[in-house]
Amino acid sequence: MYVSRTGGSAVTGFTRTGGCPSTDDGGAIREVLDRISDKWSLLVVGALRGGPLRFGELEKEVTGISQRMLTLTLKHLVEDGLVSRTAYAEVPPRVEYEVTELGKTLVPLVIALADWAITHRDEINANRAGNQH
Amino acid sequence: MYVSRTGGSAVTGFTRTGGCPSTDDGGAIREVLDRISDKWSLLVVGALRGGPLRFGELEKEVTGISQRMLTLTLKHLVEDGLVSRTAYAEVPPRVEYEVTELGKTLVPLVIALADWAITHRDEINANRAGNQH
DNA sequence: CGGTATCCTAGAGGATACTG
DNA sequence: CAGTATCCTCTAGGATACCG
Repeated sequence: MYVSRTGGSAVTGFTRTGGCPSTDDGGAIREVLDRISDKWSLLVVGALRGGPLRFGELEKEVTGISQRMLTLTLKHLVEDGLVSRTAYAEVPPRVEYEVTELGKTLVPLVIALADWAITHRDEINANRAGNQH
Repeated sequence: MYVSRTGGSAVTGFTRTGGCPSTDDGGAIREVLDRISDKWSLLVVGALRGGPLRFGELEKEVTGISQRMLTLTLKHLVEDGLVSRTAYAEVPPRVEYEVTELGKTLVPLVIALADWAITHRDEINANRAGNQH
């Protein structure tokens, strides 16, 4: 899956462009966005893009996340079926997290967003600095 | 701009894939994400993808948003340079909001996200319903 | 019409301590 | 190591009322 360049989107969920109802009100976007646009979910999914990671590895990868938030975020992602959890019966315990097939469909978007953030970060910061009165 | 399909991203900001430091710590993503991943920003940008809209039109387009939140969200988007504000000296007053050139670079991603949300909404909801104990 | 100005509350999320 | 369990703070965001 890749992003259409500006013009060719089939369904957007937004209620415009010729009044096309698109089978769906914009509620779907809000619904999914509410799950994904928290402080950490996208970062965690992004961290898992290269393959499975252990809890501790994720903690280092996702800089600044607290143990509690990592636990909660992972729990939600697992519930939503975006990430799978595999616990190995060893001592010390080992638990690996990995994006599911569904999760993999989101990864390119996360990467695109990350690229966008890095590319335009300076410009945004400059605007911020300039526009504040 | 379009999203690379799974493999070809130049910079991601995530600190992996051969330990490539990517000129930048992951802080950029968090920084930009913190601005954009609030409850309404992406919805507002998405609503503006088809051209300029007035305040009142946005209020209808972005279902569920309060007047206060629309005001604040627009103010932030304008500050960041993603959206421009044009006030016409008429009575009754007319104010139009429009995505800037910078904002336009974000629009495809918002559309992609919206498409993803709509496409996978049911699957996510099914997982949610199934995984809760 | 397009906003401000206040007030108020739920819950996101941090810090710390403890556990199988 | 990979989590729970508590406690506590802070602020995003809703409701309501008013204004140029």
